[in-house]
Amino acid sequence: MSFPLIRKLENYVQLAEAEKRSLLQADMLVRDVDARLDIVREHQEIEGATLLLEGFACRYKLLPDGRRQILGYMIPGDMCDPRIFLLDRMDHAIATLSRAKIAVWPRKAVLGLTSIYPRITRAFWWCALVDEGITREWLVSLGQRTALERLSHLVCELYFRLRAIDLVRGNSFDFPVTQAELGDTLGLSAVHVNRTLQDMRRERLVRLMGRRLTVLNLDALRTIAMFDPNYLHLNAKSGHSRVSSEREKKAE
Amino acid sequence: MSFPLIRKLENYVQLAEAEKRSLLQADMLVRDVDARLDIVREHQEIEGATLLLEGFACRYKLLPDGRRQILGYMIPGDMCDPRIFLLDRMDHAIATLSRAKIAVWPRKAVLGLTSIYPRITRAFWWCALVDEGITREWLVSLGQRTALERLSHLVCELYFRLRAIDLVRGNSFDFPVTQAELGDTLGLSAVHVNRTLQDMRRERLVRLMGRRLTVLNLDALRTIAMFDPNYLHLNAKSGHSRVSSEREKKAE
DNA sequence: CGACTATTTGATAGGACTCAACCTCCGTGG
DNA sequence: CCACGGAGGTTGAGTCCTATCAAATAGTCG
Repeated sequence: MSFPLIRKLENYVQLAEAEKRSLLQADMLVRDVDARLDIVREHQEIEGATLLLEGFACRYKLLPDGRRQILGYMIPGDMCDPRIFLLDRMDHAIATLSRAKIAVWPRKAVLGLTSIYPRITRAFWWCALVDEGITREWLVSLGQRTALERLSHLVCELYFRLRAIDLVRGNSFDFPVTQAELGDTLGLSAVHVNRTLQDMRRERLVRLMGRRLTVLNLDALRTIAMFDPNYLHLNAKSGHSRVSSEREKKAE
Repeated sequence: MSFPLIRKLENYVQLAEAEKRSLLQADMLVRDVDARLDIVREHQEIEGATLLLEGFACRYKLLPDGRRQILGYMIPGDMCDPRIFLLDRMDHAIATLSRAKIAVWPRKAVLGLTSIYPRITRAFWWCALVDEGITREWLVSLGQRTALERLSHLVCELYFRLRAIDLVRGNSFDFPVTQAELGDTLGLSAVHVNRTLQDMRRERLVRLMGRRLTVLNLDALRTIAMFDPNYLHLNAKSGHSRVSSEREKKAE
């Protein structure tokens, strides 16, 4: 159930069996949600942590005139807000991008768990730090990178993040995001996303069909995007340096 | 000395006299730094908190080819990293924009203080949350707003942040940032910043001369930028709702 | 098979960039 | 005290990347 969370946390700290068990047995309310629905609304009060178990979601903000900026993607194992400890209200919203399974985790249960296991608290803070790092890197993308570079960077980021929770099969992963949503993510129009994507296919960088994305040439993508996975802080504590190796088995 | 820090923290929590005193007497190493120098470097190990006492600084990231994105401005009272508690290495750099006075605060001293005064810890976390909110709002700017909107938004943000630490005199404040730096901040070329600034002067929105910026029409700026100060989380705890009132005395 | 929703394509427009020159302000030093 | 040099600001011209608008095509789902 909360396996992706554990897989993710283990990128940051080494968890003891007891800790994993209590995460697995945590008192959560699991719920299925359709695609394109708000999970957490702006200004909403926070009564607990929301955990994404399956599917994709995104943080976003709307401008009064309807323009939307997506602030980050959430993948299984991500918490909507690891800072329930002190935040009172959301200053942005969260919506599903695909059909998803979420768990609502009452504040009390979280606080209980984290007071028993400081290592879990530590791991949660790490998650928050990584999220921040991602946001900063997106700022670099929107501020400095061209359309091609932005798309390439995003693909690299998702590839690494999804691989860290074992959601990459061969070189491909589910990618239930429309081109319009990519536009709102990268600060581009949907039309231009489409054309850039076509360039990338033509250059044999990626294949994208039926909500599934295949990375055909990771090295080229990394070069184009000037992608440095350091900001994801993967393999921080656990030692298995998945991130550093370039060459990958290419079966699909 | 650390007055701006206290003024800032008091936006978030009510501090007791003893807490203020120990902040004032904190064991810090104060140092003057010239403009345009790195305070904290990327990948650098963190041995303590660095506090900005006077002047402006910025967080930034460089791309291998030299492009630079500024990730946020730091003003007096801001901490370079309120998360010394767990972060080991920086994933971005910090440099001064003007001549500045900084205080280096040894990790041990910070940890000592925060273990005695949980309210101070809480305030530090708030600062981190606000920083994140600012970064997210910048993402919205770079992704969705036009040049004019971005500049207007930035001016509004600085106006509110500086006012919260009493650094706005009348409607004007020190603004030691070059147009090239504004470009790196807003994802625009220096030339285009220049032209947009001229438009803003022509429209009597701001005046900018000799490193000093005067806000001539805050309401118009807010409208143009679609600025909603909510993300700054000012007046969160302390009650004095400085943020909500639109109309301001206009003396200079 | 409709009725959407998403993707693709074409044509045109515009915001922002680049390059290059010129101007202005200052601090330094002769 | 004025000349020089450099940094920052301003202008002009031309270009390019990306947006817009519109319409056609392809997918998806009941």
